[in-house]
Amino acid sequence: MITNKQLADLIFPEITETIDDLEKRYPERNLPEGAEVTRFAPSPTGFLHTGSLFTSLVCHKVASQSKGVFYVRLEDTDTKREIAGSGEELLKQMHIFGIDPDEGYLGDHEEGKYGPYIQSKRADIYKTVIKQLLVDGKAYPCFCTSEDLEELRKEQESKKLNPGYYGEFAKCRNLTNEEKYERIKNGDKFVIRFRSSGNHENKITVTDLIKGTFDIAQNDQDIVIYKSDGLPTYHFAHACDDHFMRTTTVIRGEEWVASLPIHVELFEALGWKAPNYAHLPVIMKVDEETGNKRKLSKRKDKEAAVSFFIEDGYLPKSLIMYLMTIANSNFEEWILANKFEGMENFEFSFKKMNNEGALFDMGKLNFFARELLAKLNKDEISALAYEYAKLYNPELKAAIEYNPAYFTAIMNIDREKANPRKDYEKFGHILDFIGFFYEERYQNIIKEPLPFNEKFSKEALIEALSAIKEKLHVNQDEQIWFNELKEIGVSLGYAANNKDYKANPEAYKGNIGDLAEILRITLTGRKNAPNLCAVMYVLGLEETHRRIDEVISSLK
RNA sequence: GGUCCUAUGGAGAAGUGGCUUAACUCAUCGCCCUCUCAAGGCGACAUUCACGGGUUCGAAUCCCGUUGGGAUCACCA
Repeated sequence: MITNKQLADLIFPEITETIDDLEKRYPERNLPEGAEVTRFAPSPTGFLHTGSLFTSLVCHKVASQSKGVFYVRLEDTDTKREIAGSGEELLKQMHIFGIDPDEGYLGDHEEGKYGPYIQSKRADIYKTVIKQLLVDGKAYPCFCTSEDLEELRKEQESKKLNPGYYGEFAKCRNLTNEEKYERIKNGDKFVIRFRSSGNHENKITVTDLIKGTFDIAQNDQDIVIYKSDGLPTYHFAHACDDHFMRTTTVIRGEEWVASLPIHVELFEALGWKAPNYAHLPVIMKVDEETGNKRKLSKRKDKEAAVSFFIEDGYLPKSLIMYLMTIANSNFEEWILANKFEGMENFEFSFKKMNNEGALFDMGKLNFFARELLAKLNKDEISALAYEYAKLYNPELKAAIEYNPAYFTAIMNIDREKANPRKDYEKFGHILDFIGFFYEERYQNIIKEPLPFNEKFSKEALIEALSAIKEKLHVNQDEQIWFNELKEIGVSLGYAANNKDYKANPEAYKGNIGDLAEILRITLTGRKNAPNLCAVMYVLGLEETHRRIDEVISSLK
């Protein structure tokens, strides 16, 4: 007669520690009342997803505002999907967004007393727990092949039964210990399943910090907890790790709600207190083909990868602020009232989180991005633009390096004042706005027909530009500069202001606005450009004259 | 299909039975200001809360049903 113990020893001969030993090695944390221990547990299967950044943001916030601990655990038990180096990349990207763990897997090393924080290094911990489950008869080896399972599924489908490995369908449940022992000795491949005592007809009541309290069917599936490759499945690793790492609140994506009954049963069977749960809504997007909402997809949506925002030159904080508006409905009013500052003082609450997934709103992100960029002074924005350019934008890098002071002067147009301009939302598009300041871009611009108002003849344009070249000076004082322009306009027959012009349009060639537009188009190639007086000041008189000459000769 | 969640304007949302002829923010549009573009100021934008019933003196708010949307049903996490 083979006992459970003998079977367990056969499967895990190398495991000599007990669960009690683990409890001692990972004692309850000594933290102040109310401190939350949260964790972000990504799989190293690719770069950071915007939804993951959202999750990690909430984890970080909940821990930090309660003076608790936020740690990262690498869930690398799916060896097939693993991408080398992506774990480290994940942490680097989190860091860019200001989300740094207090403990755990930190990319290049681990920190903390509750490690290892990489699941593949925790195999012995899982085995220790599973060995006990085996001894207790709460788990058993299963020899079914994927073909067996496939057949079972088909059978259940044809009978319109719930699919899965449970109850009478759990064939290996009833194998005798002798049979199991023999087959394992034989070297037969096996997994270990949890022996569920649940009944699908019965409901359990669960509480989620966001969704509230609701009923859900008990788990009755004998889920796999130990794969044939020797690593645990997510469900089991979650129970073990969050118990021994002493997590107080598990914050994860909504896709886990459905497996909550499994986790509840696992914690119960192990005799452990389950953590609190908060299941975050998924960030969505309307699918262009179907017109339906769907989860942001890394393959289809550029905004699903956090790297997109970095490479496009968004200020990381703007994405974080946007994500916070999704996280808490009262955040937006709060941050507006605080003039976009001190966001770490905002008090996050699960109650203020909507439990339906929001559509990712690029327009709103851009709003935050513009506001944040407008708040920077000329040196800050120039330095940040340069940092960005060095990494992702060679053309911008060349432009800045060509003359850093010139670039800063450009950045300073309409900036350090009460109501600064808000044209820029990201560094990636900055040259689209100010490229005309640079010779190469300017030459490309004036190759195209310039958008002069058709009511002016070539002769009128040349007359106006010649007069401006002759009489208009560069001046930092906008009032003086504009008065000069007005005088020139009046002497040429333009109305000095819009009211005069509107009252009697026949009496004038145009109004002063028209004259300004002629100059603006000449210098920038566009009808809309930053403050003209400032543009001229930054360009300098010599360059202004050169551009006027160039346009005049092209008109001829 | 089973199970769970969910439904307020273009988007995010406030709202927890009378204070709502539904806050606030983004977007959009209009006007003012103005050398342009912005910024700023002012204003418009859901007679109605998916639909249908019910409870109530009274419902966006409570109940039931219908419909729509989302999540999930692996030796993936």
